[in-house]
Amino acid sequence: MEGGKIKETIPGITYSCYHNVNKDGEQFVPEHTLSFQIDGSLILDDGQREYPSAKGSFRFIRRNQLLKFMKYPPVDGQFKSISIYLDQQSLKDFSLLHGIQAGEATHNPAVWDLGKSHSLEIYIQSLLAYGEAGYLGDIEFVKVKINEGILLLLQSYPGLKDVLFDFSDPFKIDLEAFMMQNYHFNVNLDRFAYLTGRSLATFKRDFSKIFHSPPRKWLQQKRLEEAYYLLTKKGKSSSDIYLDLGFEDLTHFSHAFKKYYGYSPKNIQ
DNA sequence: CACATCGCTAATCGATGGGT
DNA sequence: ACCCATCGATTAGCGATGTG
Repeated sequence: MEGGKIKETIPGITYSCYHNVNKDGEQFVPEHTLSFQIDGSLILDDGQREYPSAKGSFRFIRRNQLLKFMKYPPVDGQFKSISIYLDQQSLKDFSLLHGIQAGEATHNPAVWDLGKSHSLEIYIQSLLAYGEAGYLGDIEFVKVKINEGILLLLQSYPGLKDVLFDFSDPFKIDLEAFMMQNYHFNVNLDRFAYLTGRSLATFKRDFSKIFHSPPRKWLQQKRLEEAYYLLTKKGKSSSDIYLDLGFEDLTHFSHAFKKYYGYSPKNIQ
């Protein structure tokens, strides 16, 4: 990777399974991901809109973006999903081997709802079977299955080639718009810099120019102001919102809030 | 029980100066 | 115009403790 800032993830296939609790959080999506919902549902949120998924559906999730997710197990059951990470190296190898290249870059959605696909269903069945037999711990084996996944995806959804084989790093995008959309994500400045197509130094310089405030300070103010709004106008409680606003720790949230407003979140009139 | 507060440390930040 | 290294300052995050 040219930028070199973000660690490459190793090729992988992940099987998720949760008991009765609803689980939510947020994450940076480093690699294109093919995901199949075995049971329960998963709602993704890119900050602009929500992408719900239902049992038995396939989705393709674009790399290099920030997503919040909410996992809902079915009634009396478990949340189950399987995700295949289509890492850049595998895609590059595939591209060379088959001589396929991306067409012109277009603006693509964050999440593609792929619906049903017979061939992919067979693929998933084989993955689950191999998984149970313990084959998915073998990296060479996983690589083969990732290639198989790419092949099947392209057969069913040829349009995906423009996304899959676009190996470019993020280009210099509108910093103001990006920050307004993503300020509530709890990621470090390196990540913000990379996603807006800048080095950390340039990111900070551009940031100060636009917002007249250092990034960290602006982010915290923005989140606290949003918190204030949610607490006063929406009647939410601290514990409802602190995670959504990018705070990882409730005690720290309280502390920061009091420092900024002079009184703790609970004592709002 | 839910939330607030305190005290601490490691991680991260912001600013600066120098280099290509 | 952009990037890197450095350093002092600030912040995040955690457990312990307080409070109603």
